[in-house]
Amino acid sequence: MSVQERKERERAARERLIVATARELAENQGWDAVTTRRLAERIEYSQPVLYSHFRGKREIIGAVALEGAAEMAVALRAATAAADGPRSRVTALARTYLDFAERNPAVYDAIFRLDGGLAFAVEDTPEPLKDAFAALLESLGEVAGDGVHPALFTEVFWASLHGLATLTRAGRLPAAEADRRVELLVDRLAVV
Amino acid sequence: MSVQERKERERAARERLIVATARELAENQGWDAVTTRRLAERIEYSQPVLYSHFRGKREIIGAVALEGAAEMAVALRAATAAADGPRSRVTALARTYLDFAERNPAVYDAIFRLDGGLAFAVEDTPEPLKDAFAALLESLGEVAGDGVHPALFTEVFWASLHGLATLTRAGRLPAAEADRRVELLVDRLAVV
DNA sequence: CTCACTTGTCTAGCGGTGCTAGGATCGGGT
DNA sequence: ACCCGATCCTAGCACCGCTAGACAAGTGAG
Repeated sequence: MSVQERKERERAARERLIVATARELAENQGWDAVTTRRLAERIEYSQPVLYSHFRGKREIIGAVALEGAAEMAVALRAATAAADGPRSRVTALARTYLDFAERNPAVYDAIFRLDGGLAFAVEDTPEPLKDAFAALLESLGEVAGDGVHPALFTEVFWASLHGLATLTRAGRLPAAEADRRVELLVDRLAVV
Repeated sequence: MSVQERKERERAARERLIVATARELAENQGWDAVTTRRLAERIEYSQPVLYSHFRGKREIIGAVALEGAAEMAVALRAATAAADGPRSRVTALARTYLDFAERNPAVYDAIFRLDGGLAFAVEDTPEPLKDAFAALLESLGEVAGDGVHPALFTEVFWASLHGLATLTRAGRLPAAEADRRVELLVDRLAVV
């Protein structure tokens, strides 16, 4: 059965190549530039090959989203682990979140803005997404304040960060005062 | 010159028809369904007519955005004018904002999510957009707290509302606890 | 009242999109 | 050595935003 195993390995490698190429293309030229034709050309296969791995473009976005969510969770945990005390953990968390969104705009969009066909906030939400939320919850839960449900607080804080991230990048907010906005947000929302 | 005036009137009416039709179509079937072909068919003219009014689809989105921003400003001012005291004004503002986003998702997207070719947060930002921000500023400025620039506070509060609005509608946040999130946000951010 | 001309509109088409049917080709098992 | 199934590609569908160029209708001059 070694032949079949080799084929499966090669197939898995090609699938990773598709996701990585889609991500790179999206990051360099935006998701609009990620067309099935261009993607197929980059991986040096024909279009229909993409459809033997994914149902369609939306699922490719979803795959990039899952990969990105896992990375984001790692980044958030690394940042908070390096900080002392609840307050500085929250600040580090917020900065890291916004930094991730700014450095990986296409991946961020795949996770939080585009339709990747993923389920959110329900039973069968994919693990990486649940875990990214868990990473937020770990640090934010400890500054929710008395009588406030940690998950609810996390949702509000997360939504605020998301708003800052998207409005800033869309040019709706001037980039200049970004740091002062984060400071204000943490000051007011977190109970330390 | 009465003939020319009549033509200009008719032309202006047709332009309003285009914008209204685009908005209706977007609200009913989403912006993806707003194609130049479908739009042209609805207004009972051929495609090129659209391009004699707007440079392209993006400008049509922009026109819907401006119309929507003006309506939003009216709604926000009406809600805050009917409330007594800074605290209840802010609550009314937040609820009205989120309500507007939920009831007019396509218009909200045109204003804050899609690219309508509009300039934001700069000198030549169109008046309706500046005015919508001004409407936010009027009520939020009075709860910014000492030493905090009202505009900066408004930006942060607005971003939070935007995050709640978009994440909720994208299914990233469960719709169930929406009111409690608003309550928490106002409680923490506003200084009364 | 006729005629040239401007103005407005439409038909047809370009290059692109996501996606798929059906034929060719290649490699493994017998 | 051959058959057969898995794998891949060519070609094409219907749609997209946008535009060139033909055509008709209404205008003002003679």
